[in-house]
Amino acid sequence: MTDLKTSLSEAVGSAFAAEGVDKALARVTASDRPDLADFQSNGALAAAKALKANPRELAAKVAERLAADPRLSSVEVAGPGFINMKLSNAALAQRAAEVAADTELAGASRVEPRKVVIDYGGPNVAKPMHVGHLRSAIIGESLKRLFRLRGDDVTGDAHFGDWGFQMGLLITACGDEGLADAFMAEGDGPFPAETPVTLADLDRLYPLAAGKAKEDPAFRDRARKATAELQGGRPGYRALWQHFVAVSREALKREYDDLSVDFDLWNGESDADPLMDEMIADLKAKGLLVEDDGAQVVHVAKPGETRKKKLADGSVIEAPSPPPLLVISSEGSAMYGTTDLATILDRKKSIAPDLILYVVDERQAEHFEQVFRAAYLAGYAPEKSLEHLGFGTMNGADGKPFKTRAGGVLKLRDLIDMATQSARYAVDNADLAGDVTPEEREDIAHKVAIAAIKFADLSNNRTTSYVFDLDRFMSFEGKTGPYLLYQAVRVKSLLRKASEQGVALAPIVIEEAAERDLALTLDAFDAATADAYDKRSPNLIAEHAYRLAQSFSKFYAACPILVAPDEATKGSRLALAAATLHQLETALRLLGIETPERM
RNA sequence: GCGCCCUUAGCUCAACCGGAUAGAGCAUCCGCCUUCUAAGCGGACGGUUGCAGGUUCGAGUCCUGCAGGGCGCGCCA
Repeated sequence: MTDLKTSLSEAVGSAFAAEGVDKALARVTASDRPDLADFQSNGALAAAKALKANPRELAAKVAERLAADPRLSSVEVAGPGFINMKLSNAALAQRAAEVAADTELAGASRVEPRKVVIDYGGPNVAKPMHVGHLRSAIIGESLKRLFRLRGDDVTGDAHFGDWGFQMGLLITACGDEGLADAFMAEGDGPFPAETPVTLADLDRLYPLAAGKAKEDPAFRDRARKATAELQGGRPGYRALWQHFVAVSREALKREYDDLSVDFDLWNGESDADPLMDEMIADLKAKGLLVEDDGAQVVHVAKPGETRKKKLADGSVIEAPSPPPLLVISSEGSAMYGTTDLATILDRKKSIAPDLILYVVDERQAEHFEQVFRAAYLAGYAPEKSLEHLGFGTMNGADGKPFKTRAGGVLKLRDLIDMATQSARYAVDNADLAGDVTPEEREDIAHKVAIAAIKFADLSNNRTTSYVFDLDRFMSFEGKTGPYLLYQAVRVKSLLRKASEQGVALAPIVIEEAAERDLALTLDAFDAATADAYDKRSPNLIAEHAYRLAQSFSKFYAACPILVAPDEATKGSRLALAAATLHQLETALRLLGIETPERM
């Protein structure tokens, strides 16, 4: 399956080659001036620059060769040497028919399959998710779906935070409250298979313990000791920890479920732990691990890569940049970079991925730079196979990271509830048919809420921060999730009616301006998915989905379908509508958004 | 102090490898429902792309400087 842009690029490329010009320059793009053309090539400008030729003359020669192409209804040279191309209606109709027939990809295309791991989500045991977890989940899920659609073998890994100091805190707090006496005994057990704690216990205990650790050094030291004993393998602690992990994971899965986010792997930091000793020995053997100020580090800066650094005493020195990766602290414990590095080694052994994508907050960019460089130096991953896909924060109206009115962190659960409530209100006030059951109503409200949140997030550029404004996101007008659902639902309703009336699909014929525009938009899905894939930017999919919905809406207003004058026109327009729905739902699915049957 | 990122219409955001007249949505104003979901469609208004230089036939895009904002800077993750 080839989109028009690509096949025209080939045609222009041949014409370029015939004129003795590098055909790689013959890139065709959608026209900047839809009033003049459908597609354009600016290649003559670049080529003329290289050859010191006259761009208009070159463009004219190329245009002359292209004029014979039956797909093109007009080829013109404009401005300093743009080649403007307009497609024939027949060629557009043929391409639209291709997209319509593509039940699998809706007009998108595949790549050579690679093994890809996407590391996203990053939830923690016993810590309820908050809005800070939202972007990683939404963006990561979307990329996972996009990479899968394009043909890659993708593993989504939640990278569960199950191994740090917070585990020691929980164990200690549990013990103090007498909740898990059976697990406190030393020795090999056996220990109860039933969990001694509920989710409610964990929700309550963690903030309690974290607060206590700050005020009470004795408690903190006991928690540290418990952490060390857990990691050292004390059976009772391990058994209790397993219960924490299981209880938390079930709760987190439900929450991710609500967001239509799911993971193939729930590997945690603990899974990298068994590789730690081996990895450290390996780093030592390779001479990468060196002593520095009491700690063991890996130097990752190349010679000459330095930055100025001001020391505490006020003197300024040249320090390596990026700074060394701290592998073992002066106290002898592993750091989070150590875990990340061991996880790369683990993935190499178990999956051998061609690419690992980390969907993590932009603020950790330098950390990942350090880890990646260390991994390359140690040979744990092929050069350039590790990518940190940073993203900006979700901010409040004041432009600062989102907080509740009380100033606290907003729980993800509460955010979803807020949005669902707002959607419920809108659905209740909509003019829905009377036979909608309360269950369907609730399902619609939920889908609308998730669409609103996700589309708002994914329509923003991944790397920048954005302002969270629920009222704006929930609006059914404009560039929002609910608007897109509305458009999809409108087509579904139309298709139902057509089926009732026995209207049959017919070959696609392109006549009207709105039909041309819709066909061109359907064609552009391939480029949108390819660009989104190359740049790891779901907002390009969001952009396309919106453009498609708009194109359809114009078509819907301008070209009556069920009341068209003849059966051939009805069938053609119906086929365009069906193709639109399929592509729109495909695009929305790539964003992790599901459409209801009606709303 | 050093480094990275950002600054585009009143507001929220786009802009494909440097190309034509910088695009959407919201808000404001004007039209369009006896016809397939008007949660829609059409139109109008709105810009010295933070500022000053430079490279180029051509700069929102590349380079330098400045201003304003955000983030990061070894023993937390």
